[in-house]
Amino acid sequence: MLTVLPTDGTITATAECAASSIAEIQKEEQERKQRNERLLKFAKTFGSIPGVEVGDTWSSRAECPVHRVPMQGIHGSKDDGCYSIAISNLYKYDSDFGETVIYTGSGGFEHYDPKSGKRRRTGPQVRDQQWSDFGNMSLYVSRETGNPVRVIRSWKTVSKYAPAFGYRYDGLYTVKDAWKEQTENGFKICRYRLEVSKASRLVSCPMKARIFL
Amino acid sequence: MLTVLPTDGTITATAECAASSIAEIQKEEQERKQRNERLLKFAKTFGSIPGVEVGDTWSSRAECPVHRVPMQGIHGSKDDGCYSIAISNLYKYDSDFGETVIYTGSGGFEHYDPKSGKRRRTGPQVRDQQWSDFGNMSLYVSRETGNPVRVIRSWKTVSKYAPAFGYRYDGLYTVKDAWKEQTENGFKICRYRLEVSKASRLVSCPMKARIFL
DNA sequence: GTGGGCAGCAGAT
DNA sequence: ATCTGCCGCCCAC
Repeated sequence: MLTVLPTDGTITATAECAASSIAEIQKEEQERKQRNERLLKFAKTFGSIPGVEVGDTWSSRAECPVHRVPMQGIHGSKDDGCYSIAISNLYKYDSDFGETVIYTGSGGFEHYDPKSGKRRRTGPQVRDQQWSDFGNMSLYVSRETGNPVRVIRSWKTVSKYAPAFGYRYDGLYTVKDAWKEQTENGFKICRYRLEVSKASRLVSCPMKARIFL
Repeated sequence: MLTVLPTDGTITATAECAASSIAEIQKEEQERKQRNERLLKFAKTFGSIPGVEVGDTWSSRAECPVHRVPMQGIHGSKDDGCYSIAISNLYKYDSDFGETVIYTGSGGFEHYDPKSGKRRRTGPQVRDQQWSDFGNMSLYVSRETGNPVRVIRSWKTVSKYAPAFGYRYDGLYTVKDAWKEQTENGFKICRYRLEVSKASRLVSCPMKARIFL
């Protein structure tokens, strides 16, 4: 009674799904869309996210409202700067001192194996990293503006400040320095020194986010 | 006063972050981990997810609790069968009749361009699809077991049953048929016919999920 | 609108 | 522990 089963792929609405409820559904869908656009706008702002505290942890990147890009380490735009970064264990040039982090830019590594044509988890560096890469540029801009950068740490981080599980919001950091450096293989990488911001340290007990458990 | 700023990378907990609160944090982290494991177990069950209704829509795949894989179309295991699928617009062999769906297996398409070494959104078929692919196998097994498969439709679906926005849970379907077919390019693909299950149609108003808005 | 690059994720071995 | 494939997502042009 809910539907007339279509034989030709056509769906015929019945009494229960009359015009009024269709309008309702359209309205709901519209509201969801607007709500989403508001949330997305939040993701593209600097500083803390309302309702999220330093130390909050989620089981996957997808659930984490602090760093709203699915696979990238850097979320930012080359014009406005960097909103957030994820510290994980892809780039061996990272150094994690807790309140100070040396972070590596993106690009220049060969993720695709030309022989097999497959994507690799990690690969050799084959090009210089460039400031023109929008991720690298966004952190460079943040050094100029001084805007805070949200930092999450992955459980995969090779450092004693890594969470035991999931992805943890570790508060706001500031990009203090940005430079290029030549690695032992002769290619250049972008590097950044970030330091936890005073503002972030004054909120609740930031150490709970950084103590090795 | 919250921490002693480390010069050697060592964090020293101070009075505010004493042993008792560290134990608390460990406990919290443990609880989060257990909660997550429960949720993951939920994702690997057949049938509807508690609290999710047919027609519910989310703005991104990541937020959708019904299909808990980030990029794959099929979530399943080759032993237990398929938990859920996503209908989108990657495979041109899909046919969407609303209550009946012809779905294509995965694999066999060349997503990597050997010339540029880059990943492509879509590519030519270069191999037969195989039942041994765990995604394809899982749907094959579901045809045997008759277990329900959760279906979400993407806004990218090329069909009048696509949602106007986001990813929509369209209820439970059953795999009625599974076969291999040769495409015009000479390679074989796995195909499946899924039909909406009676059980799903009796819950709320399933039509609201399938009416073209 | 189109395309490139990517600090994920689950299942399998 | 490691590997592979993948019906995404964002930002830039």
